[in-house]
Amino acid sequence: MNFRFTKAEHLTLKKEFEKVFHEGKTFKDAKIVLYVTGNGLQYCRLGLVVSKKVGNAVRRNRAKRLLREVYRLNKHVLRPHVDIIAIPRHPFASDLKLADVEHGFRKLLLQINTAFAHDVFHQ
RNA sequence: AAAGUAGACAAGGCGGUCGUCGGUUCUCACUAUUCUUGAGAAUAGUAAGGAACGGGAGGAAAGUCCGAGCUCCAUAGGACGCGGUGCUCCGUAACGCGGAGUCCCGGCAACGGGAAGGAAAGUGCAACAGAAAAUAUACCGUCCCGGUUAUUUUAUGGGAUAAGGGUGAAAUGGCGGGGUCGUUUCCCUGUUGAAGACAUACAGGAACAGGCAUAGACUUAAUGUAAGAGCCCACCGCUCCGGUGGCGACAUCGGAGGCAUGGCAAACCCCACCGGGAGAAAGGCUAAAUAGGGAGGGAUGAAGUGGUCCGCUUCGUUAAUACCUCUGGGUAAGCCGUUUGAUCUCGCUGGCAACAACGAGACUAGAUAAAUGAUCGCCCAUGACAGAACUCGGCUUAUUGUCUGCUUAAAAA
RNA sequence: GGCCCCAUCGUCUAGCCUGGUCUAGGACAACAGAUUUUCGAUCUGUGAACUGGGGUUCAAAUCCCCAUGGGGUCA
Repeated sequence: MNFRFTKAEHLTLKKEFEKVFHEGKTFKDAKIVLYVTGNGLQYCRLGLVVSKKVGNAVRRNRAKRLLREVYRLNKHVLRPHVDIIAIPRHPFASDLKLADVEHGFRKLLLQINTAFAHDVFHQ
């Protein structure tokens, strides 16, 4: 199983971010919000947006690292090829462990699978 | 021991697994060139990928408060304006920083703090209270005189006086001593000084009323009136002069002056020194994109230039389908800048020190939607504040722990 | 990342440049009372603030320094 997370799997351009925000569907739980849209590529991509309300630079870095790690370890669950933007919600405690985030994130990924089942059929 | 004070150091460690960003080497793929009959080999380059090796946040990376490098605009030039700094000497590329000192303030002390030039160039300000707030002032008080009255006192008129009073943040140097060892009356004797009148001090004798000092400002002489309290002495401050020590800030000693020059300059200001502007989203190159759209301009021109003027540079020269500027729209991707530098470590020399010179060695993050993470085990015992974004030197702020030096008056034990 | 600005009652603001009875003024809102059968409107009254620390000064909301919080801007 591939646990790598290469450069190509990052969302980078401003255009791509705007497209996901505009056209994407949202999936939420208490800690995270995901914007998701199909991308027409052979793989999935992840972008991160962290508000200043989350905390200082150290806390924001910590939040990004946790989300990146969670995605890396669980992206094999995803079957459709989509672009995802993950946004940690405001009270995102800095002492969260990976396992605390992972459970909710997995659930959201399964929701995405059902929502985009049509696309998978086409691929 | 406790309290205080100054400084130094560290910033969890080791191992396993999965991952991330640069670097070096190898590999794979492709392209070009050369060799070769061909297969193939060698060299060079490159998008994405793989493997190995080695590296990957801080003492504050923070705030952006100062100072510089670097880039563009003149090689950053002149005048005015504006802003900053402000004890002395030294250090530094530079600084508003640092070191060593001076003076003042705080503290028992160790030690800490100080934007610490000029108020006898000018302008301005000081609420309330107070007689008066800056050319000092006469409210109370004190003294003298006039006048009234038989006389005295009070009241009243004139003059003198800053020793005393109350107000205030501040009242025109400060604080003491003597003259005068509580006051008054009166006389005698002796000594002392003196030309004398007489005065003072001391000693002895006589009388009086008041008081127990947190008191007391007047005294002396006199017919008239006049004199002194700044009269004498000492100390501190101040001003001036001179000597000595120190590169200097300043210190110290001596003399003269009776005190002139109150405070605020983080009020304007004056003096001295410093400062051109913009900032890596600087700036350069390549690619991509669009309608050459609208408005304006012309040698007394436009722009660069963001304080103003001069100067400088670039463009442009007789007339518009060109050029320049502004505005609107469009593109918004990549590379360089970008990590070797006033660098770091060690040694030695000079210097009280900050620091500098010399020698040897080291290469120590370089991302760009943005890299250090996750998880497991063990140990110390539970790890605070906190994340590089062109680069340095400082300052300031946040904050955990360990160690070392120094100080401790009074009170208590 | 750079550059710049702001902070006064619950809200919007005046005062700051030129320091003093500032015990900080005004409007809206709040509360209480009056009026009204009641509400509203009106009238009267009350409470409520200088972002924090340090400095200069006799005296600081005001002048200076440091911090905290908030906001704007750029290619």
